[in-house]
Amino acid sequence: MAQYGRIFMVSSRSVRPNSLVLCNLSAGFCNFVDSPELPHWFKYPESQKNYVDSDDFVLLSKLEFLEDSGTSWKADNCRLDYRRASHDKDDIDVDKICRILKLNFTSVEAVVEAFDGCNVNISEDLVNKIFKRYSNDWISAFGFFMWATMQVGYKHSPDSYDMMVDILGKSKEFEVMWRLVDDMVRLGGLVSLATITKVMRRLAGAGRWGDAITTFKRIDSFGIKKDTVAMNILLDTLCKERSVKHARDAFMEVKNEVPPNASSFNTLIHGWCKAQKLEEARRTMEEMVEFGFHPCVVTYTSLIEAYCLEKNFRMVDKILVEMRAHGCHPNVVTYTIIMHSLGKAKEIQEAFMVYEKMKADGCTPDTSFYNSLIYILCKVGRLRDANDIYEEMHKNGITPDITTFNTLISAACNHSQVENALKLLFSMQEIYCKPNIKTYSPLLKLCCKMKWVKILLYLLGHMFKQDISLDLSIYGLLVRGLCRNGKIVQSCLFFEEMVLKGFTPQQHTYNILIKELQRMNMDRAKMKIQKYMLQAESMKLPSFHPVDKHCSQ
DNA sequence: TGAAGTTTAA
Repeated sequence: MAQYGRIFMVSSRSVRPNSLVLCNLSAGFCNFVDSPELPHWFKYPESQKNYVDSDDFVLLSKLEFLEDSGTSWKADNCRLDYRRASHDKDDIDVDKICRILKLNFTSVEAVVEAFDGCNVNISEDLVNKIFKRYSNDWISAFGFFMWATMQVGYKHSPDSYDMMVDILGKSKEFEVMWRLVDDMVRLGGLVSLATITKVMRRLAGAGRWGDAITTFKRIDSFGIKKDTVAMNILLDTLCKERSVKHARDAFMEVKNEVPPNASSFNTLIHGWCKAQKLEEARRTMEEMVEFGFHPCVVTYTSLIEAYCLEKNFRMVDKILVEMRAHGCHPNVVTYTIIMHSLGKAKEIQEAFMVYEKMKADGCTPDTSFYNSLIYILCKVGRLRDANDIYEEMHKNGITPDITTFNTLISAACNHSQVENALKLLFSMQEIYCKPNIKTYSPLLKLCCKMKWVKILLYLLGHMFKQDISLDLSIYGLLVRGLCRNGKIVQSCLFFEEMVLKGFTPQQHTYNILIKELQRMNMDRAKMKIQKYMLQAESMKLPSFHPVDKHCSQ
């Protein structure tokens, strides 16, 4: 069973001590209320009633944050226990490694040293798990990588190498990244187009478009062929990383050496369309024709998207006519774009007409189309209709995906329909659809609003088990929410954790916490929080990049 | 993510 398959245990199963159980909501288990903090449908199993009024499952018993406890406040023995260690055999080594890495090393060498004599069974799976968990912490990831490299009998797989390259690129540690790539070249057989793709993507993502282009130009030196596929990746990367102009320049420079194909042009046209430069898009289309390629659905759909962005639906219709004249038919992607932007422009009736027209055209909706439809219905408050569409998907054999669930869960939470939201979370589990941070964040928000602290911490525990890390806004929400709900200690602990993770708490969040600590006369705790805030602000120096746009899950 | 579409706030 997948790891997240254990998230919610139903009451018929055996339950570990301290586990909460979310009941089968529709089955009417709602006959007792455990605590005023809990909604009526959320209950503990009979066998767990002892735990009902204790917060043991929330925090370790020693709460050293409390005033006058006389002990030092060490992160390690006063941590949030929602991240209870896993009991799976497979995860024991992961836990062991994480325990070492928790010490927040400041150099790669220190990490390598800390692992000296560490007895774990290294496997590719283990390495990749650690990389996933530490993808925002290059020192930990690279230190562990180096240590594993030195272990006799173990060799990293090409995939692990690529992941490491990507982590270094994401952290903008380009010198270290290049040294690793050079090693890979020297060792032989490790650099692939996938490696170079990651390198170019991370360079372009950091605004080093020229370096990305140079990498492509000397791609032979890595043992990779300089062909159309590689060129298209470069063009796409430059366009997606906000520089269609660099993409055009690079194209001009290499098009005589590397023969372009229709995709090369479509990539550039899409780049211009996203940048709202329609004249340039048209010009590229002409060039495409000169090269002997016909514009296709992809080409026209890009144009349509650009006009949709301008809400110029008359031009959208004109393009539809134009494309049909060229024997080119709109497909589900084209219809999704049109319907979605009509919906966003609050033209719901028109949006529905697109749906009808699409069906009349014999074009079948897919998951993304349904997701879009569900989204625009939720946006105007038509949750019932959205749910009907969800049912329709099932009937038509179209499987919902994470976006479907996230959209519906978020809408349910916005309308305080928590039961529905949690039912959807159960359904995800049933079809092995792994939730992400966006799945949980509306639920966490609602828990804060409704003062359901226990469910809140329970959900956090499950997020942690699935390696879903919290972001700045969730940390802020938790610090404020727990503070307002009388859980000042937990609030402080989350504040500490967010600073240690490299986030700078919002001033607003900080003020709320300090005010509450003052009100409670918790002077020592207040001083600690002030110290953490200073630490966070001092880390905001230019060279420090806690999280960039690629860091989200 | 990777030639086009879907989640994102008061």
